[in-house]
Amino acid sequence: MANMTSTSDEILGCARALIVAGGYNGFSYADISEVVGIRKASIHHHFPSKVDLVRTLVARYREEAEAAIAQLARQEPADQLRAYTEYWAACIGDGTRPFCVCALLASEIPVLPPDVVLEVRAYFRLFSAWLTSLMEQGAKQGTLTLSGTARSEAETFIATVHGAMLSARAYGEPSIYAAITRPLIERLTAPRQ
Amino acid sequence: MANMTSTSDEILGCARALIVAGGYNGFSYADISEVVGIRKASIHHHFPSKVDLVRTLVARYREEAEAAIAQLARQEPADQLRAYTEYWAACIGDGTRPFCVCALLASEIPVLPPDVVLEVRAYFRLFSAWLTSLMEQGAKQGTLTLSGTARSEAETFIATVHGAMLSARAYGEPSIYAAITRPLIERLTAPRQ
DNA sequence: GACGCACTCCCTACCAGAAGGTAGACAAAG
DNA sequence: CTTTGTCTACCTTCTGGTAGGGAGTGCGTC
Repeated sequence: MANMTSTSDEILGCARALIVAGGYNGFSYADISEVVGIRKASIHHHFPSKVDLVRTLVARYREEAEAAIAQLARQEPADQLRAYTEYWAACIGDGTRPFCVCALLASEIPVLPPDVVLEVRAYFRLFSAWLTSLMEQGAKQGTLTLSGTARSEAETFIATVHGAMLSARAYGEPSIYAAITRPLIERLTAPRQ
Repeated sequence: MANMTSTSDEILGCARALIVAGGYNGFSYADISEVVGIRKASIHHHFPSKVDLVRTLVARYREEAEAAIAQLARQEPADQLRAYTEYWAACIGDGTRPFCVCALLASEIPVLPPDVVLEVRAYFRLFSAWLTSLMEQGAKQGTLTLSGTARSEAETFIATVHGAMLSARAYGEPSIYAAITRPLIERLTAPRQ
């Protein structure tokens, strides 16, 4: 019955929420210390430097994404795309983690520690590869209608989803996210005229 | 033959570049001071607080955008869309200001001073209104082919462009921006089947 | 079972530097 | 003789990070 999450998990979870709110330079060890109820120095015990913390966080984030992708593998490509956009619709709708950690960090790449940049890049490559293969599958099956190459359609998909998150935040209106992603899916699943 | 730009303009220009690189919390008065060749305290003379500086910067940025939009008003809707995406293609391609200031700031909204948030929101509303009216015009003329409402198509357009900027930065490949925005324009300008 | 020993985790106390910002002096310009 | 723009000097708070101590835990050895 003890607390199931270890302290280091709590730190990571807290840092994740703080990054989602304001990026790499938008939080400090002191912020985490307040939320987790632990002293600053104790955080350094788990993650010697801020770079260690964020690198670990992004690496784990990517692993979770990989696991989620694997979980979806048995569904139809169109359903996988829907599952992905609906996952974020839920996150944005209820206010828990209303932004992708890696999308936010990517926007700050020029001032990010190189180690963190590497992890963020790996996340983008992962999604690019996954979506490209989905597009290829869907096109072969005839369940997805592509306008260009699978790769190009995949990149457009990622970009639109990230842009939709940004617009939802910019307007302060979560509904704008679905208003952008729904037509995106419809366009891909519409039968060819 | 004196330096045409006033010091305060230089400060604004420098701050803009720094925000584009790393967001609101990614730069300091000391950074500006180094680039402009002036002491920190002198910057405070022009902009008493960081909020003043960034609020002014974003307000001016929006005014410039408004002027640019007005300049384009006589062209065809499709050409205006092209002009907009190509402007950013050039900025991203040559490395000068490879990101929209307001797109970057929007991602940090939860930790931004409220005054700045107001300005950023105004920028997004400006573009939303402009693009919506372009979509309406184009649809009426038959020069643009919309899949949904003009508003929905406009929001998709903004989101995709911002997402394309993000992906270009994430991959470290400027070309990805054009790879995403070119099909976006083609889809809108294609004749209805 | 008692001892010593390493290990984990958290603590207090501290540090140097950077953050945003202020006070007041000085010089040039109108 | 005020206004404008810059300076030096300084302040407070926050920043990421370090040193070292102490409590608890597990483990092999006598």
